[in-house]
Amino acid sequence: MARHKSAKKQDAIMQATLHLVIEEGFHGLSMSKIAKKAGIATATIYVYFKNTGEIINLLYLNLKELISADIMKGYKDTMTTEKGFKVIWRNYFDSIRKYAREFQYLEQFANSPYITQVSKEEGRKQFKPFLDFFDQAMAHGDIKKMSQGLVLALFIAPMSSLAKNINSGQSQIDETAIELAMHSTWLAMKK
Amino acid sequence: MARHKSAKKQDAIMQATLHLVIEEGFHGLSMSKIAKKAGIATATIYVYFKNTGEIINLLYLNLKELISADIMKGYKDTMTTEKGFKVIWRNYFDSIRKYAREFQYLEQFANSPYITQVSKEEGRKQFKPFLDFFDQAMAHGDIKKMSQGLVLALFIAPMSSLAKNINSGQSQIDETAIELAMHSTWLAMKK
Amino acid sequence: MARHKSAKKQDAIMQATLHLVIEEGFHGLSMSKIAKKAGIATATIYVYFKNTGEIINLLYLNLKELISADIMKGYKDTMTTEKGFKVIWRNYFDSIRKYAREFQYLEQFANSPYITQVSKEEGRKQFKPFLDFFDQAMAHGDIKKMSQGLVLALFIAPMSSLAKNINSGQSQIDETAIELAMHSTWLAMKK
Amino acid sequence: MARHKSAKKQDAIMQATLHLVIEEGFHGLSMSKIAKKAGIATATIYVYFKNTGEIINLLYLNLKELISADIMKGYKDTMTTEKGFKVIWRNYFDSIRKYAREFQYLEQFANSPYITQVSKEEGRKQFKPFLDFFDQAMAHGDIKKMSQGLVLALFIAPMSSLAKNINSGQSQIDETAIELAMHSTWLAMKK
DNA sequence: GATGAATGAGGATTCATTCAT
DNA sequence: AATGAATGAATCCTCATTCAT
Repeated sequence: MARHKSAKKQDAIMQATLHLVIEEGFHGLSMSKIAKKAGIATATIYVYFKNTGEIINLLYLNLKELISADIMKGYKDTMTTEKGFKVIWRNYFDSIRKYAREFQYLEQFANSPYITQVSKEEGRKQFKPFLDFFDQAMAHGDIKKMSQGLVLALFIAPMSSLAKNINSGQSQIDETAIELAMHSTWLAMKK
Repeated sequence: MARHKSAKKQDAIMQATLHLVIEEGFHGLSMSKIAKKAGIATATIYVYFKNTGEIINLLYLNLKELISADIMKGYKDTMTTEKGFKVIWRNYFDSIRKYAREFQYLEQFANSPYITQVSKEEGRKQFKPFLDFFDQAMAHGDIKKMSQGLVLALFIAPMSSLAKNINSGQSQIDETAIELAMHSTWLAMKK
Repeated sequence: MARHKSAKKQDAIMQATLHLVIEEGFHGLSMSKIAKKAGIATATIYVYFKNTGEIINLLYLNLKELISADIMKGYKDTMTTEKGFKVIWRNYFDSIRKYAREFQYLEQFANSPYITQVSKEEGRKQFKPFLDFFDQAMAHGDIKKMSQGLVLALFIAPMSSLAKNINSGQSQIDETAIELAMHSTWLAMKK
Repeated sequence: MARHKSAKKQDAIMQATLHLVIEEGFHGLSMSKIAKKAGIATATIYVYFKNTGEIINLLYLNLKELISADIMKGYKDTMTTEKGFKVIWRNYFDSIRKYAREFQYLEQFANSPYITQVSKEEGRKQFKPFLDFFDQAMAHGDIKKMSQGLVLALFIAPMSSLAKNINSGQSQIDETAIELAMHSTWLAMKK
């Protein structure tokens, strides 16, 4: 029998890709840079991936999964809607702070030519538990009836903006501001 | 006397760049494509610009200026804060809808490795009238005291998210949702 | 005891090579394609052959042997020269028609850089019975004295050209033309 | 104004290609080898040609033209058919002897994956005067009625085989053999 | 000023071959 | 024996930039 494909090596390739995209954007990405950073030969990458797009899309899905799990952590559907709302808001906010670099990657990916239809759909699927929470809250009459687009606009957009602002060092970490943002969002969305 | 550099040609180069980035993203951009689209020779670009980065950054500043002017259109400082707030919100919202492609460029640019420190600061400067409005409103006690980061998070982020959502065709144009979003923002920010 | 090299597998490799060369020419040939077609691992090929050239040359010799045998089939040296001449002409002609793909390979091989001096000589050796026929016929005074080069030019070239023309579908199968070609050749060569 | 494309350089590229194909076959051909042999940078080739195929096909057509002109040289349609036949036979034979290397290229080209439909047809077109001669001779009743495939088989194949044999040094130049071959062909084809 | 030609550097990908199991 | 993994070298081609006119 021959040597086995090492999960370690596949991981090294994706980690190298993640770091490079964060450091230099998708524009500067190249197979030879990935290989050098991963400590392997360029041709070895092709043992694990069919082409550049495959690395980038798989990395996207892995990160999306990692983060999706994080967002619903500790949430129970026995909680009141307001309690659940705040748990999820905090999780999401903390996740962006904790996975700052991974979120940077996700954002760059969305604006890259590499994104495939499959990845888009797969990525959306992993967001289902999050969207389900709002659907149920609307069904229960705890939250105003609104489209998914408006959920994104009212819930995610301001939170994400604030978290990224803090990440970039442009704002100080200010617990009052965070509470204000979270509370404003709840007021904006609750019935 | 020698021929002069023509502003017309410089403009053609930037317009070509804008269209290309919108159509194919920064990834597919190349000097030869810009030249072909602008109807000139590749080498001629170097008469007007030092390198790729210079085109991209100047285009960024031009667009930023165009849009900044739009945002404060019709606003008078004799208006009440609430009236001014709503005029600016609408202007901004309509601007993203109207200059959808230009905003796309701006977004791609912000995530590209081309952006220079100078551009960042220059771009921020053009936003001064917009930020001044909030500073004054806070000074007058009409709006809660908050950092610039929070202004971005509460005012721009949800509005921008909604506008882009409509632009991308994912949501229907829904005047109720727009009013809801604008009103929620006012509630969140007013004292 | 260790497993033995299997003649079956060696054959599968050569068959795969033959088919690939016929389908895509020497240009598209690669070890990985051969392996895939033969249903084995690339590295396994190196158990049976030293390198690409060895496969190609051995295949050449195998085909040459196959065809050489065919050409003299049914010929007896008790026949008259004219009878022998016509038997061999027909055999050869039918062989090109029957082994169209194999002849294609032989031709491509002759124009490739893979051909070795050893293969050339070995290949010529297998043609000996064919050339012996003409040597004897000249010795008996039934055929004009001529060099081997002229035998090739007058006997093989027109017949081969006609057969390949029919194979390629450019000409219809036309028994009269075949008879004409064979008869003309006999007239040209007989004393 | 900028530098002009030099016909010289385009020619150098095609000459380099011709030599390389003759020396190492199509298999060994590569852009970098062509560039080195032509004394220019690899990228410069792309100023003159779109891709490898374009070089190879243009070279084919150039050689085909060169040779086609040669074949009908000195032929007048006032000649008797037999006289014309022999003039053309000799021209063709001498041409293969004189342009030995170019014919080698033509042959390799026909068995390469580069050949395009356009080239095939264009190449055939240049052979028209040659084929016209036989059509007329048949119409006049001087030559047996036969298909183009049989013209190739009876006229070109033996002559070409003989010429190449001499070129390869396998046979001595033997005027008697040449006359014999030419005469046999005439006997085979005349009515 | 304008531009076509020229090019070194670098891109993705494939390949023949060797290595470790 | 059999084979999957690993890789250096090579392939085609594109690009930003400079040069010569």
